[in-house]
Amino acid sequence: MDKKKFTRTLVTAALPYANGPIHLGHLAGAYLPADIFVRFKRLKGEDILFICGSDEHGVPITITAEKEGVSPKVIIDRYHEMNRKAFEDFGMSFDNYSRTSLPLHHKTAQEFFLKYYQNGILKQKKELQYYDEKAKMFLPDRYLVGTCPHCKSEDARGDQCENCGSYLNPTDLINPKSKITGETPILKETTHFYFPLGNYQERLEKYIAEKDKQEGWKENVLNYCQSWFKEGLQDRAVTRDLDWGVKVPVEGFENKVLYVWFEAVLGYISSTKEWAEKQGKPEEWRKYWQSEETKYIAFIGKDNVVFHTIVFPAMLMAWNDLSEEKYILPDNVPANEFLNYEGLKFSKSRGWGIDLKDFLEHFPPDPLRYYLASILPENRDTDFYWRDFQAKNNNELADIFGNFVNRTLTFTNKHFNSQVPEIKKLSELDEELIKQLPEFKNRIEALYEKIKIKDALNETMNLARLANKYFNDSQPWKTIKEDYDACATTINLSLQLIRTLAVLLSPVIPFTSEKIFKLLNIEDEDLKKWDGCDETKLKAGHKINQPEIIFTKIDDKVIEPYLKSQEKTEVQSVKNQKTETKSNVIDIDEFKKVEIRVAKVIECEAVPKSKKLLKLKVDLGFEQRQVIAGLAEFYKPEEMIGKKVLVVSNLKEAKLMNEISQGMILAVEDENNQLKLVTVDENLPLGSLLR
RNA sequence: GGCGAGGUAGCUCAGUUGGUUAGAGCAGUGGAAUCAUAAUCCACGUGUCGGGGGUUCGAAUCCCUCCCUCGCUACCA
Repeated sequence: MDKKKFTRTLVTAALPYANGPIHLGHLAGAYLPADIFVRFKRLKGEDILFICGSDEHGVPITITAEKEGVSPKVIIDRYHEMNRKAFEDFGMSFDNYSRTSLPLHHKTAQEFFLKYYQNGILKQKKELQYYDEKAKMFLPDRYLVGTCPHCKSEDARGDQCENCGSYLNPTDLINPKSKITGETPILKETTHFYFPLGNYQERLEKYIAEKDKQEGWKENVLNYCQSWFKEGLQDRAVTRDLDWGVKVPVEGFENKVLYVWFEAVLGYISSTKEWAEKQGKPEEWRKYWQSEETKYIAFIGKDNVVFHTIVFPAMLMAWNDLSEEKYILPDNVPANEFLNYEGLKFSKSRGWGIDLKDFLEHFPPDPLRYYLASILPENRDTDFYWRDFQAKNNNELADIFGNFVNRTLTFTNKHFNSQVPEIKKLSELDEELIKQLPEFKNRIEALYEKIKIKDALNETMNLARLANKYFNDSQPWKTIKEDYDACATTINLSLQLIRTLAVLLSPVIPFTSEKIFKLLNIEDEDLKKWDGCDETKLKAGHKINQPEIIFTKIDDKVIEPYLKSQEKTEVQSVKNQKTETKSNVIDIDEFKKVEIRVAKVIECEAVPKSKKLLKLKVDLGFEQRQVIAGLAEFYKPEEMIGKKVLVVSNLKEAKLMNEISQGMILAVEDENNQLKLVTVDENLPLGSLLR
């Protein structure tokens, strides 16, 4: 295996977007597993660099700024600092936490862009885009408001209607207005650069297959990639008409910036450069990005897979084709699924979930780290439950691990004058325990190496359980009266076990491990390292400190406010609605909402390029409407003309294949899945309402 | 509608190159013990492995089909 050639590791964690606070879902997706992995590697004394930073460009930030009437800088400064601090309090051990608004990052991103531009990699395409003549700027989708063609809601955005949830193109909007000036924008031609992702598809597929073979990629990640490849990679625009961002360094394009997806991933590189500068060795970053001896692991959540397995590698390939300085590509992208909150998705707009910052105001970081690590969505979506958090903290951290530490230290304090007693003889039980330590260490190590963090933690806790069993079975409270030497051995080994557990658990609960080292009066850094943590290194006679409780239990009263606040949230009511609609029974009022009328088809043609759709004009007596119906497989257009049909006349308007549909024609499906029109008595007048 | 993932114990989740009586933690029941944060240790599971069908000596695992959840996507209206 060529695995052995790696002499150092580069780890990046997805750059959090500086438009809001970090919440627990983010932690479980990318940051905590990355941090645990990195801490483990550092404990082993390996050369590893851990890079992150804030992603500070893009339209959502400018929108937030507009809303608050401040500059985007105010927004990014706020959230960059808030998240940096929250990460620090949570124990994230980044070597560098940078931000993409730094000049260094702008320079790096422009360098990449220019390399592509000057070598003819990028395509230019002209397109029409809304332009605000008063503000003298092109309007991003989100800066457009207008009437939704589907639900007639008047404040739909250019990209999506929040009222009905449908995705829109800016040109779909009826009566579009600029969000900035309120003026009606005009369509104006603009030119954008595109990155030809499709040109790299074959190499990307090969690259992923190869890395998977070497590193064993996660199945979910491979599946996401497969589905992108299957659809075929498309050109992606790399520029936007915006003010806020990295300027396009080309004459005539001064008013455009690089699209965030293009420059944000490069933030990993610029953050590494910043780190190198801080070290006083400005070229040191190359050791991590441009050396075949470096293994690169990118921790992300599943929403980021395409950028890290396809877009970013393609960009680096393109660069490497043109330069002597060649970048390494991600060797592994261990993306997690999502963490939900009490059974539902985290949702900022609905106020569902809890921010890291708020959490840490009420609880210390280690119980959260422990709990999240034990429920990481490594294979599928998982849930954060307050009850479960409380249970794991109380039953596992406090009762199993905390109590073992406490009972041992207290015993040592009481019977051995706070000194590590001497081992004079070993019982079978003692020997068995000593034998098991390296076995546990090796199993846990192997799991961490495979980034199976949940399993590693579980195995570590098994050792804590074993520790309690050993203590129980040895009965030192009895032997202290009957067999002093046996008791001394039990306590000696129990103290050794505490050190072993403190080391093994330190990637997950670093603050507590440090506290335990203090209780054990361990200052020698060698005794805090991974290697040798399975050996009995505490010397007889070593003085330890007074015992302290290392984990406090969480009382019901502390949890209750969180449980109660859920009941009131909007999301909960959405869930209730959902379950209600599941039942098929509706009451008469609901039915009365539906207006069904008799109509006559007066025109009908097939919708071009469509298999199923017919475009009809129907006469409702009082008005004529266009309806799009999925009947093309069952009726020819000419058959339809003149037929009297039933039409739902108060249905939300919808757009299908760019055609407006203002109603629904009723049809039934027969036993062969064929649709048949519902026919009506010829004598009924047009517009008659079904009762 | 299409594609992908998931549906395993009361709860949270492991487990598929097909192989004895399907696992862990938590919760629950009973017991032991009393050094310790009323902590610990031991014992205890009739689970239709989402439903149905098939392949096989043998299926949680492979195939078909249906139902439900989630994600992406689309020409439901």
